Amino acid sequence: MSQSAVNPIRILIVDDHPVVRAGLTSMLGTQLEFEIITAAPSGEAALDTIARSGADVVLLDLRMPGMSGVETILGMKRAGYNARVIILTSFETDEDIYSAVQAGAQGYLLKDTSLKGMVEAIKAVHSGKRFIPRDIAARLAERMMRTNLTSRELEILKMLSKGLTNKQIGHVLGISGNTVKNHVNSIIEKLEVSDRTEAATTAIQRGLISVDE
Amino acid sequence: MSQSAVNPIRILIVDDHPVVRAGLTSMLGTQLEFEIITAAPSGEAALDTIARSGADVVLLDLRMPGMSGVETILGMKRAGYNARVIILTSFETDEDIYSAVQAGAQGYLLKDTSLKGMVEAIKAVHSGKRFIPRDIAARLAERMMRTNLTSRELEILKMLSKGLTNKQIGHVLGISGNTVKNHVNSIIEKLEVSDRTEAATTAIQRGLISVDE
DNA sequence: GCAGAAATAGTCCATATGCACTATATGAGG
DNA sequence: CCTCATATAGTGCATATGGACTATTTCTGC
Repeated sequence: MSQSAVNPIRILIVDDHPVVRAGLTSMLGTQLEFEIITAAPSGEAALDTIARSGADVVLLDLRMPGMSGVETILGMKRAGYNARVIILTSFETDEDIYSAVQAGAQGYLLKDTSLKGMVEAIKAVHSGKRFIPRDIAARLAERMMRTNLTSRELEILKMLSKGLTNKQIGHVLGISGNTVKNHVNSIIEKLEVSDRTEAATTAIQRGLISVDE
Repeated sequence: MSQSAVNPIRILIVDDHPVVRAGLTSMLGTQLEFEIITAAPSGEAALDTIARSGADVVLLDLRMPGMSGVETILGMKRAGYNARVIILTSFETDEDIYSAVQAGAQGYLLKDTSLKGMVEAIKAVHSGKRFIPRDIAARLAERMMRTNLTSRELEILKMLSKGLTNKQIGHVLGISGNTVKNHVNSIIEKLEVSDRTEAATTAIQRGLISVDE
C-alpha cells in the first residue's frame, strides 16, 4: 500500500510559535501526499487533538512553555497513541536529543531544514524508519558512550555553578563538606576538566545544566 | 498620508530558516496593508535585495550563519539604506539585544509573538516609533546601567571559564599571577557574584562570553 | 548471597582563591 | 596640568580547592 493523495499522511504540528506553525502548515501543505490536521500550540492541546483526529506523524517542538516535548511524548505513550514523532527544534543540546530519543521519538529535524529535507524525514518516519541526521546521530552515540553523572553529582554540579562552596552545598544537602568534595572531584574526573569552573561551563555547553535554573 | 492597500508597507524578511520565512510570509501576507517583497535567507542576500526593491521595513533574524543581524544593520547604514529594522529572534541574551539596538534597530520581536503583535510592531516602527517589549526594555536599561568589564577583564574571564588558573592566565598573557588575581577580583565585584565559577556561568547567561569559544 | 556502584565521611597536604590593602605607570579627557 | 580609569605588581592571610588516599553503609543486579 503506497502513499497517495487519496490516502495521505496525516500530520499534526505542535509548536508554541505562531510563526513556525504558519510556516510548517504553509510549506507542508503544498505536498499532495500530506494532510495537515492541526497546528497545536502546546503539548496539552496536542494530546487533546490526537485523541480526536488520529494523526500519523507528529511534528513536535522540544522547548515549549508548560508541557515540554519529552513530556508530550511520554503522555502520548501513556494514553496509548502510537503516532510516530519527529522532534523539531532550533537550538539543541546533546542532552535534549538524547532524552527525546529515549522517550521514543523516531526522527529529529532542525528548524533550518529545507522543505525537501522535511518531506524526506516525514516519509521515512511514516514508513517505519528512523530519521536522524548523520552528525546528530554521531553526537548521540558519543553521548551514550560517555560516563554519566549520578543524580547526586548533577545536583551538586548545579549548585556549584551558582557559586556555592563545598561547605555551603553540604549544608544545603545535609551532608558533610568532605563528601561534597568527593563528588566534585568525581565530577571533574568524569567531565575530564581541570577545575570546578570548567566543570560548570562544560556542563552548560553539553546541556547537562541550563543557565537559568 | 495614511497607509492603505494602495500604498502598502513594503516588507523584507531576512532569516536563514525556511520555516520562518514561509511562516512570516504566510502570516503577514494576509494583511492588506502589507506587501512582502522578498524572503532572503542571509544578510548578504538582503543587502542585495534592498538595493533593488527599496523596502520600508526589514524583519531581521539576529543569528544567522555568515553575516549576523548586527553586521547586516551596519552594512545597510554604510550603503545608505534607511529602511527601518525590526529584530526578530527566538532566544536572546541581553548582550544581543543591546548590540542590535546600538547598531540601529528600531524594534524587537520574539518569534513567539502573535500575528496581532507583529502587525502592531511593524506599523509602529514604520510610522517612526520604536517598538521594544516592556520587559525587554527594562532589561536593556539595566544592561546600560551596569558597569562594563574592560577588555582585559573580558579576556581573562574567557580564559578563566576554560579552567585556567590565575598563574596559567598570567603566563599566557605575559603578566604576573598577582595582576590576574586583581582582575579576577574586579570581575567578581562587577558581576556581583561570589566566586570565579559563578562569574563564568553568569557571563555565559548574560551573553558576555559564549560556550564554544 | 555477593560483587559493584553510589553515597557517605574522614585525613593529609600542596596549591589556589578571595579579600584587603599599597603602589606605580600610562594614557585619555577635561 | 590634573584627574580618573586601567593595567600593572606586590604583601599578607584566612579559607577553599584538588588530589590521593581509607573506610563504612546502602542498594542494585546477577
